[in-house]
This record gives sequence, C-alpha cells and structure tokens, in this order.
Amino acid sequence: MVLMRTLAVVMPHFRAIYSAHNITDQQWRVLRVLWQGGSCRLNALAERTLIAAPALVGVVDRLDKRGLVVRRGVPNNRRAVDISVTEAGLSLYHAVQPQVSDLYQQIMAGMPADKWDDLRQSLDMICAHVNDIETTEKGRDRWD
Amino acid sequence: MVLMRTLAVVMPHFRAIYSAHNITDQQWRVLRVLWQGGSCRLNALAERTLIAAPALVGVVDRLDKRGLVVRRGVPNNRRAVDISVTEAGLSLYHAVQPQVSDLYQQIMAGMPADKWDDLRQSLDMICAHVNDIETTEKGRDRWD
DNA sequence: TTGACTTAATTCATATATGAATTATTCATA
DNA sequence: TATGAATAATTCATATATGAATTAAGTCAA
Repeated sequence: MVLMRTLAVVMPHFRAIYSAHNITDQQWRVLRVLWQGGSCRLNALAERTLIAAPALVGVVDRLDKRGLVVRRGVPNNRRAVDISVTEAGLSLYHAVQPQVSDLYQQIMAGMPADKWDDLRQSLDMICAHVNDIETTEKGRDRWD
Repeated sequence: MVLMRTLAVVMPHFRAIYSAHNITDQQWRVLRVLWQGGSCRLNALAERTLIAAPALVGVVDRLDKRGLVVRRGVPNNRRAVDISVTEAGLSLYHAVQPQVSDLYQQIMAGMPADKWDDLRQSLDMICAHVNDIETTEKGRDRWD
C-alpha cells in the first residue's frame, strides 16, 4: 500500500503534463522507450514499458492511428512486428521531455541524493528476492 | 519506473492467492479495509483503498452482487451510503488473510527490518514533498 | 517430410482507471 | 427562506489491465 500510495501521489503530476499534450501515461512510456532505444518488437516493448502485451497492442494501435508510431514487418520473420516512432512522435518528444525532466528535478529535490540511491537499491533488492521466491516455487512445481 | 517495476514483480504473488479465492486485488483491498475499520462510506473507502470513487462504485457493485458486502442508507443523510462486509465476506477473510500474511513474511525476510523502515520513511517523505508541490502550485493558481 | 511443440502478436471477456458530467442532497447566506 | 455553492454517489466515454484462448509462424525430432 505504501508503494501504491506513493505512485498515486506522484503520477497525477506527470499525468498533468502528458494530458496537456493529449497522451496517456502508457502512451508516454511507449514513446519514451522507442525514442531511447530505437525501434523494437512488441514483446521487447512490453518488457521495457512494463505493459503486458495484450494491453500494449491497444496502446500501439492508438499511437499508430495518430501517426506517432509505425508498425513494420520484419524481413525474415513474418510473425514479428517492428515498432518505431515517426517524425510526429519525435517532435512530440521534444515538446514533452523538458517538462517531465523539470518535474523530476523538482521531486528529486525533496530528498537528498544518497537517500534516492538507498531507495532504488532497496526496491531492486525486493525485486531480486521476490523473483527468487518465484523461481524456487517453479522449481518445486517441477520436481516435487 | 522503479516503483512500478517493484509492484509489477510483487503483485502477481498476492494476486495468485486472491484469484484462488475468485477475488481481484481491488476487491481484496475493499474487503480488508472494511474488515479492519468496520463499515464506512464510499468516499472514505475510496481514500483508504486508493481506488478512485468512480471505479470503486463498480468494485462494490460486484462484491454486493456476490453477497460479500452490503450498502445501507445513513439515517439523517439521504445522499450518503454505508458499506460493510457480510458474514460471507468475513468468512472469506479468514480463508485468505493467513496466506497473504505468510507471503508478506516471506517477502519481508528478503531484507533486514531497518531497511524496511528506511524504505517506508523515504516513500512517505516523497509523498509529503510532492503534496507540498501540489499545494504550492494551487496557491499560485489562486493568487498569481 | 510431418506432426508435436514453441513463439509472436492478437483477440476476447471481464474488471478497473480516469476525467468529465449528472443527480440528488445538504449547506450557507443574502 | 429561496437559492446558489458545495457534497456524495453515480453514470459516461475512453483507455488500460489481466488471464485465457486464437491465429499464424517458426522449430525440431522421429
């Protein structure tokens, strides 16, 4: 609940920026990943945006309709699809990114840098540990 | 993203427990709050569960249909509605809570207790700071 | 080669999430 | 006391979230 509350407090601030440009949180996440890493396929995009594939299909559909991203077939693999940003998507980035960056700085200013490091490390530690539980359970499923 | 990733890693474990009892994350959050604090009205429930009122209406609807909670009018206030758990909801609690508690312990075991304290404090600090930004902005809106 | 198995993307059904607008009420005050 | 502002719950429209099932391709061993 503490994690959820933190997100619930922080997200509306970012969302205000996004919605001023007529995009949603998820759409921003997709665009940002594509801007940073170039084009990629849906599965990889799902991992990097933390949006499950079935939901991502719809997000990409809407971005596609608005001409912010494009889908292209991959040469030697007819079932794979490559997704990348368009010029329009790129210009949107340049409009939104500075504001997002500013907000980030504002939020970061509320806590000393070393605390942020600790925080990130703790969260990473939790993820690692919980993933271990996952693996252990799966292991038991297979051999017990 | 680190916050979201952590939730994305942790939640499926809890969700596995909930779905084994045919309830969702949000339904569990509603039931838990009602179990702990007795009955309360929709707005208060929305705050405590971190579920926005419009969405909460649907969650309560479904719990109501399944007989796990009930809605009652408040005596001297015809627009307010009181929500509380039923016997069926209570027995469901006794079935689910121990498993949730176990999982919690398992997860907590992955990091020393003082780290958990620091983590909680950092997250609370972020919330407090971000709420300040909010207030400041609203203040500017009113007087600038 | 073919049939069992795996994969990538998508569709489906159901449950939320979000912001805006409604519907009833209740309140504060001229 | 009428009446406009503030409230509580709800409805609406649109965008996800989730798990299960499909579809269309690749893979691989007999």
